[in-house]
Amino acid sequence: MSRRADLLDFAVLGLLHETPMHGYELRKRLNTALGAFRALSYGSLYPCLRELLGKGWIREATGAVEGPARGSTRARIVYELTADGKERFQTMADKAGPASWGDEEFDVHFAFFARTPTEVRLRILEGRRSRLEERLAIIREASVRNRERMDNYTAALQRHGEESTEREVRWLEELITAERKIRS
Amino acid sequence: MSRRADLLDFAVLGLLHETPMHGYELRKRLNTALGAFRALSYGSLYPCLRELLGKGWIREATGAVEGPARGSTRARIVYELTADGKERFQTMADKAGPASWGDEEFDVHFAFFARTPTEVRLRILEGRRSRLEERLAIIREASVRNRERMDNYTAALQRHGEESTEREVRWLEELITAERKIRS
DNA sequence: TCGCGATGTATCGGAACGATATATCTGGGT
DNA sequence: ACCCAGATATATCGTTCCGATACATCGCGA
Repeated sequence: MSRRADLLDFAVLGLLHETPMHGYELRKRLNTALGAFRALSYGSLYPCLRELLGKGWIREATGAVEGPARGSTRARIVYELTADGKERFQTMADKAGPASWGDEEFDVHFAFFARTPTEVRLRILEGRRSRLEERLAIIREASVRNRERMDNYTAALQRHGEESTEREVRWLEELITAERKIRS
Repeated sequence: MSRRADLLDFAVLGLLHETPMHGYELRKRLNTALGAFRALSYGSLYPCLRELLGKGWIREATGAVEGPARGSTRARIVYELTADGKERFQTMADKAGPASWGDEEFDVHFAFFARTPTEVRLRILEGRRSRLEERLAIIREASVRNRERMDNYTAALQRHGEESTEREVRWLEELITAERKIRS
């Protein structure tokens, strides 16, 4: 199962949950709104849309929708979520496992937290946190191990990475606290 | 020209500049020391080593080197930089252009700043900064554009990305200041 | 002495993406 | 009134890239 493609599926379904959209705009949203997919290309998006169509999770919106400009010729295909698509999205949103703790996966899941149950939100936030703490341990161990043969710049890069990760962890901790408050 | 592979070439040459190493350890260093290549696989590394061998930039170190453990059977191939390899590395280190301003490219270049002339360092730092500022502009424009239809979580994710980028810019500014002082 | 996790080299098929082609619409300059 | 550059929009394909996996040895604790 192609992990990256699954994530893209999830992201597209999530965006279409808000409002119907055509490919070009989907790409723009994917490139900005979500942290992952900073450089998603059409070479991935259009095949994905076709696949989602084939599975019946999205359909071409027939009338009414109207983008900002409507000309004469056929073009501009607006997609909308089907009932099956909504169900599929929810299934994915409700699932929290190690796979949701990667850099890109976490961002996408987080972006759709508004449609995710509190318990699942908590598990994902905590899983992500421990993933980052593992990374931190590796970074620290490596920087001790190679302390001597490291020049100032390499050290600075390492330290900077370490600090960014630490800040990320603190951010997560705030979110976890807030989430616990909600639950209670 | 395969951009990613070129970057890997550069990184490998740079690491071998410090000390001879075998593939397994190279991978470990690539995964930790540099920010990029967090998940580099052997499927990329070994072909790269073969290519570098073919171009005469690295060679198999014959005697003496000895890793921590030395058994009996042939295995464990230690690579070292050739004179041509050193030259090639320096050519790459001395070059600063838009290609050096990407996320991964910047990290690798930065890691080898100790072997990079001050003028080039400055150009790379400044180029990277303006790249991040462009990204910031895009993020901000998008978050204004989609202000209404954005829930709290999506907004938080966006804001968090914005803040990280801003911090990155500030970090670069410190480095640029320091670099200017050195130059004077 | 058994076995398991770390060390180490190597390959391949399928996934992903950059580059690119095509066409229309729109706004601003002259 | 006209033009054209750039945004909007869909679509594909060859090349690059990497995850999964195979294989073998080593060091070490139970």
